[in-house]
Amino acid sequence: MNISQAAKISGLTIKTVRYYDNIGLVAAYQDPQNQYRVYSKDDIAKLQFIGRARRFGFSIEECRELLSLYQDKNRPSREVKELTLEKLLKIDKKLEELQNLRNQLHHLSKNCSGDDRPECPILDALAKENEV
Amino acid sequence: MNISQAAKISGLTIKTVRYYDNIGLVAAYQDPQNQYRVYSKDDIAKLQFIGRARRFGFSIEECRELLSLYQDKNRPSREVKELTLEKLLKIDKKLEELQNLRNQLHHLSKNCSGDDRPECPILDALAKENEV
DNA sequence: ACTAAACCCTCCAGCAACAGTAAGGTAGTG
DNA sequence: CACTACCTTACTGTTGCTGGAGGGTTTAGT
Repeated sequence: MNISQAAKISGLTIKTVRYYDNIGLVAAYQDPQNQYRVYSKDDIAKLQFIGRARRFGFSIEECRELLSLYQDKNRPSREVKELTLEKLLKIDKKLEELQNLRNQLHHLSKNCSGDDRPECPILDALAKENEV
Repeated sequence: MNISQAAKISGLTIKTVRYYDNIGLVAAYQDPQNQYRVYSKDDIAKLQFIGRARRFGFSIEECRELLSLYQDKNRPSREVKELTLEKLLKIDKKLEELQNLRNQLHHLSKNCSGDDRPECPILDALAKENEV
C-alpha cells in the first residue's frame, strides 16, 4: 500500500505519515526500485493506533512508549494505566487553568461597553496590577 | 533601568524581554557605549501589560494589537472587546475538547486493572476503531 | 592596580509536530 | 509521447521562547 492510501485509511496526512517514518515511529519498508514507501496492514494499524493516541493528547514520545507496550504481549497493564493517569492529571490541571482564564476574560468582556468610546475596562485591567 | 531589573519588575525572564525587543514588541533604548538595553518606566508598563495579556492567553501578535490599541487614546473599546470575545470563543472550544478527552481517558483508566496482567482495555481501545 | 564575580551583549541551536514549497523522479492512461 | 497524478528528498517556517558558547563591561573587594 502506498503512502496516500495509508494516510487516508489512518486519517493522517501524507506529511504526517512521512514524518512518523523519519523519526522512526512507524518505519515503512522502502521499495528499492523507486524509493516509494510501502505500508503493510500492520503499519496501518500502528498509524491508526498513534492517530487515536494523539487525539487523546499523548505526545509523540508517549505514543512511542504506548506502541512498544502495545506490541509487547507480556507487559503489565500497570504501565499503561500509569501513563494514562499521568496524562489525566495534566489534563485536569490544564482544564482548571483554562476555566480560570475563561472566567476572568468573561468578567472583563461583560464590563466593557464595546462601543465607539475609548473607555475599556479590559485594557485597564491589563494595564494595572490589580486583579480583575 | 537595566534588563535584569526590567525583567524582575515585569515578572518576565531576561531572555523573554530580550526576545520582545528583538521582535519589536517592546523596543528598548540601547546605550551606544556598551550596547546595554535601557528600560524606561513606560517600557516597564508595556512589559507588564504584555505579561498579563500573555497570561490571559493572547498570542504575541494579539498582544501587539492590544498594545497599539492601548496606546491609541481614541480607539473604540469595541475593537478590544471583539478581540477578547474571539479569544473567549477559542477558549470555550478548547475547554469542551479537553473535557471530552478527560472523560474518555477517565473511562478508560477506570476499566483497566492496572496490575501485572497484560490485559489492558486502554490499549485495546487505542488499537480498535470503536469508540470508548 | 588587579582580580573575580556578576553583569551585559550577539549569535546560533533547539524544542513540538508538523505544513509548505521547490525541484525532481515515476507510473499509468489516452 | 504527452499529460496528470503520484511519489521522493531537502529545506524553510511556524510559536514563543530557552539554553549555551564566546565575548565585552561593571562593580566590589583586596
